[in-house]
Amino acid sequence: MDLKLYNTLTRQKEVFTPVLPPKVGLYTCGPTVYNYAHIGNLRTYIFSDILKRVLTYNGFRVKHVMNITDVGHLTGDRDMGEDKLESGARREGKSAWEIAEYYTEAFKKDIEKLNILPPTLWCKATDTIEDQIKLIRTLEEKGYTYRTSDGIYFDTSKFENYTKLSHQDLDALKEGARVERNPEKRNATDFALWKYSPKEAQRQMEWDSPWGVGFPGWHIECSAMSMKYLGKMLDIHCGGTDHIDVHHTNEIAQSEAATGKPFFRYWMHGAFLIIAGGKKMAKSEGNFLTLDATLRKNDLDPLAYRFAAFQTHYRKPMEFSSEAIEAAQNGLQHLRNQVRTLRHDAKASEVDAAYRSRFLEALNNDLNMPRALAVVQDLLKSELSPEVKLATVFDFDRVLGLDLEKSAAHQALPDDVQALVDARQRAREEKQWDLSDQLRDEIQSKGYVVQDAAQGMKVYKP
RNA sequence: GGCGGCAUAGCCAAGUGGUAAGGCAGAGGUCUGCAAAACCUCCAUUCUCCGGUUCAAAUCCGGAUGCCGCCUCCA
Repeated sequence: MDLKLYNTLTRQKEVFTPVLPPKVGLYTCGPTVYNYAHIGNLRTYIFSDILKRVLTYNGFRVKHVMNITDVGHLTGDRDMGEDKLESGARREGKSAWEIAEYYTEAFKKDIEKLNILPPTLWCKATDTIEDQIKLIRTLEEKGYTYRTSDGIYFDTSKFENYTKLSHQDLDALKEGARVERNPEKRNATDFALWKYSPKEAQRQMEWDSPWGVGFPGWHIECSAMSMKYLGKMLDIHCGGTDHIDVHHTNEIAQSEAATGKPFFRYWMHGAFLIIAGGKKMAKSEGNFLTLDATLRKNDLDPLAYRFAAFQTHYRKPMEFSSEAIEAAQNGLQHLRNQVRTLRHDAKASEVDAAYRSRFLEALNNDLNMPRALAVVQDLLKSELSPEVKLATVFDFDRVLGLDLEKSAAHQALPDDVQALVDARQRAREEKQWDLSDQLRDEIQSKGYVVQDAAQGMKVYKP
C-alpha cells in the first residue's frame, strides 16, 4: 500500500518513495538546549516519532538523525541578539557547556517517558564545527557569501527560488516588516553563516576559522549534519511549522547552493499546541508547561499525553486543556483495561489481515492517527476471537507505542499481597463479606486494583 | 499593514461532492454479595452565519463574523 505524506514543498500529499529503498533517511530538527522542553515542543517530537514508526511499519529501514542545537541560536532575528546558550549560562550561573549538557539530558528523559524512540544517531552542533566551516568555505568559493563587520553572510538573492518552501512573497514581506535592521546586510533575508566573537566580551563557546574567531550561525549546523550523517539519503526533513519560513528555507538555500543538487525531497511540519484560551504555548505568553508539571498537576501517566496527541491530526493545531488531558487519561486507561480483560482469558495468536489493512490505510493517509485510533476501537468491538484481537492490537502498538502488552502482562504479586488475596478468596468462599471487604481495602491500600470476575479475583498494579 | 490557516455535539476531534468516524463526559441496562472492571443500548436531521453552483455540499465558489499562526526568538 502506498504511503502518502503531505509535503510542505509542494503543498500536497505525495506518494513517498525514498532515494535508496528500502532505506529511508529521516532528519528531525531537535531542541535548542537552553531550557526545558514544553509540551508544545514535545508534540512535534511525538509527531516525528509516529512518522518514523509508520515508516518502519511499512517495511522501510529508517536511519533517523536528530540534532542538538547547543550553539549559535540567537535570541533575536536578523542575526542580531545573543546566543541562547550563552545567555542561559549567565541566567543560571553555569557554563554554556553545562547548560547544554543539563538540558540535553532533561530532553532525553522527557522523550523516553513519552515512548519516543531515540534516533539512530544523535548529533551536536558543537561536534561538527569543522564540517560547518568546510561547508561555508564551499559557499565562499562559489561566491554566495559576503563579509560584514560581524560575520560571514549568505546572499539569498544569488539563490534562485529562495522561497520554494515558504511560498512567501518577498516584496510583500519587506513592506510589512517591523524588525530591527541590520544595515550591512544586502537583503533582508540574508543570514549569518559565521559570526565573529564580540570584541568586548569573551565567549565561552568559540572556535578558530578562516574568517576569525567566532561561532557558526544557526542554520548551517543542520545542513552540515544532515549531509554528513545521511549522505545521499536525504529523504525526509521534519520539524515544527515555525521553521518553514526561516530555518528550513535557509537550510535549503545554503545546501543546494553548496552542492548544486536538490536537498531533502520531503519536508514535513507539525502544528502547534494551543492552550484553552486559543494561544500557542510559548514562554513569552506565560503559559509554558513542562511535561513533568503537566503530569504532576493532573496525576497522569506520561503516555496519556502521547495518547492525547494522537486525537488530533499533526497538521492541525491541538487544543490543550486539563479537561482534554484527563479525557485522554481515561481513554488510555479504558484501552488498557480492555486489553487486560482480553489477556485474562486468551493468548495472542494471529494478526487479523483486514483490520491491519484498515489501520495501515489510516496511517498511510498522511499519518491520520485519529482514524487509526478509531480502527483500534472497531477491532476491540468486533466479533473476532480474543486471541486474534490481542495479536492485532499488539501489532498496532508497534506504531502506537502505548505499552499495551506490558500493561496487560501478568504481574507476580509480592508475598504479603498474595497472602491477603488468598485470605480474601477463602472469606468469599465462606461468604464472609465483611471480612472480604476489609481484606479488599487492605490490598487496595497497597496500591493494587481488585476485580472480582467469574474466573476468580484479578489483582494488579495499574 | 502583508501572507497563511481554522470554525463539526458539553469537551477533544475525523471526515474535501453522495447524505455526520472515534474518544471523553452523560443516561439506561447486563454481570456481581457489594464495589470495581468489562460488555450492551442511547446521546449532532446537522457541520459559525448569508448567498451561489449541483440531481446531491460539512465538503466547491462568493461574502460576512470570530479565532489563530507567521512576517521578532520559539516545536
